[in-house]
Amino acid sequence: MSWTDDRVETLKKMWGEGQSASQIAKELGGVTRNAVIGKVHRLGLSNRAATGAPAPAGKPDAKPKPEVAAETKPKAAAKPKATTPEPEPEVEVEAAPRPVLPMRKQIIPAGQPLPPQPSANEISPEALAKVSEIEKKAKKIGLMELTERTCKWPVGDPATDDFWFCGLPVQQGKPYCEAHVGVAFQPMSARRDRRR
DNA sequence: CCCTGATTCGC
DNA sequence: GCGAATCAGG
Repeated sequence: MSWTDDRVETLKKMWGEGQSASQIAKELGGVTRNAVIGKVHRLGLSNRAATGAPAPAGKPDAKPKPEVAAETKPKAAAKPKATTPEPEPEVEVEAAPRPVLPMRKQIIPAGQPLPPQPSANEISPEALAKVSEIEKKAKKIGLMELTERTCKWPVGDPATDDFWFCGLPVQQGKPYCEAHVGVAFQPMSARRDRRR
């Protein structure tokens, strides 16, 4: 596959919409996310919400090429300092490059108008709602189907045959899917007035 | 372990 | 220019 004009167009569009490289790659087909990322860089439209590697950490090998970060200097300010020919030190204070909207994933499934908001304590109603919702689409797997990466959240009464495990993809590391992690790991505090 | 993007470098 | 391999972070 080659980067035809309209493929590049799709790439630009999706990248602009905040789609991840892998999503774009899947959409385009015939390319990997690496290819997409590589292309994105070559096209110059890289920075977005940099995740993971904002700082070029020292690689175990590679020439320390003096990278010139010719960034746009939005012009700090006109210093009234006139009688001081002092060489101004490098002003590398981040120049907040966020003139654009933080839009990220504009395509919302249309169900939850707002993202869950970490309220004070309690088992956030949002979390519970989320759970009851995902339980609908839970895979309802049996004990035998549990693996290291299936949500092990039990549902129902083990004494009845109406018992199953969520089975959805776990949240990295945890034993539960995202929704269940939400109710499983409480911020603690709900009722800490033990002294009463 | 899953994901993300960033970078390098042989092709 | 391309993108796999690798790196680095969540």
